[in-house]
Amino acid sequence: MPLFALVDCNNFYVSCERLFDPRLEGRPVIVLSNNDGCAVSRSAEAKALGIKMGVPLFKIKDLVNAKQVIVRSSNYALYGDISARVDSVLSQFSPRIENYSIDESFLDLSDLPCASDPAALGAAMRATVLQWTGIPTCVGIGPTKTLAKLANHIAKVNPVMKGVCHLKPDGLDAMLAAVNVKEVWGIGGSYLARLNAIGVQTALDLKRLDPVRARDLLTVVGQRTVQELNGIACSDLELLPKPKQATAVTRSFGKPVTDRQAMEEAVSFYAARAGEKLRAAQQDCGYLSVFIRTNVFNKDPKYSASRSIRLPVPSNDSRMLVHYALHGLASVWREGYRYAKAGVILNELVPAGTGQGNLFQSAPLGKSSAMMQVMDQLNKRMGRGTVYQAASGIKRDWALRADYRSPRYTSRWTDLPKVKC
DNA sequence: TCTGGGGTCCTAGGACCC
DNA sequence: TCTGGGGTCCTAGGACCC
Repeated sequence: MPLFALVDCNNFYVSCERLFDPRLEGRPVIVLSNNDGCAVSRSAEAKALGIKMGVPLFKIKDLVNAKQVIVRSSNYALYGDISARVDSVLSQFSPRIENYSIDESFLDLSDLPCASDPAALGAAMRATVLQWTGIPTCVGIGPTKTLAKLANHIAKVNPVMKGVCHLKPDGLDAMLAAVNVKEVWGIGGSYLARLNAIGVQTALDLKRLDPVRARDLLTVVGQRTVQELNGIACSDLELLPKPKQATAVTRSFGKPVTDRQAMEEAVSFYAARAGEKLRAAQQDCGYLSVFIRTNVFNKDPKYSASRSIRLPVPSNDSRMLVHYALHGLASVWREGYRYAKAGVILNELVPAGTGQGNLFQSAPLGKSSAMMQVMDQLNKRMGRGTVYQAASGIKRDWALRADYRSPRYTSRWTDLPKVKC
């Protein structure tokens, strides 16, 4: 009988900030998205104040001031490092582990001798992760990944479960009847509306939906969800991370960009950064897209456009990527708009050096890989951005905001915590 | 004034083939 | 008057996730 566990870190970014600043314990704390835009992680105290997931900071400014909510910019270098520590603790419990996201991992508990009492095993995992990393978690256990996710949700919202929920066949339906269908993994806003329209309100209603009807309504994705709720596994663990199919660097600007030169700098910067990511993953890309758009929320005149370009040969050379990104930009640029965001997306990724060549254009940049290697090494040793192409600009008026950032405690020598004694 | 970023998967529809 | 059928490949766009 298959058995999966989902271990999910509680308000992960806030928990990471608390590790290094115990003054945040017991206080309302939020961590902001890039550009200090929205609240993306909230402590229990912040949730109790009614701060919703994803709410823009400017809309809760008064509440933040009145209740002395502590605000942090996001610090992904720190969170990534802590996430790896949590994963390494969990992998001691089961060798079959999928690191699903920065704060969640699936574990395969099937055939584990110590899984005769799954709830006790879950409690042991929680306690060990907390003791060894300082990060609080919840554990959901069930016969499919979808049910393990749902069990995790139940563990999170019901304090009596003490952070662990094992969904067993008997009593399952009663548990599902108490959960809104929107909490089911794979049911987002659009699917929710379609389900509600035919009277499906709870997770149990969805479990009992005819799979063919589910397919008509929600494509094969919804059909699989229904089957997983019925204990039929449609999704196995992905033990080895698959090579990425796409990589993107997109950013909102710290303030609107109206000037073409500034936009060219930003797009160059993103393309060069995307090249770094490709080289780190030892991949080339064959297809590049660039997009620019105005603010989608305010009353500024709207404009949004993108252009995709096939590279003559797959490449990860930043100069090549910058060249084509600027080419794409030239074809979508319109004067007179207040641009809020731009990005470069790379598709058709292949292992570096294995892509289909081009009879007429094999190595247009000569010793490009040696040059990129030197740049990458300098930036690794001296810090990101030590050397870059001049096309990416020097002043960078458009750079994003991070007014409340904590130090990169575990990933920058200059940011190591100092101890006075 | 101020609203994130980076992914995956699926489908419809057009282009093209014989 | 009356103009096929079946297949693949590609891409854009929509849905979802954290």
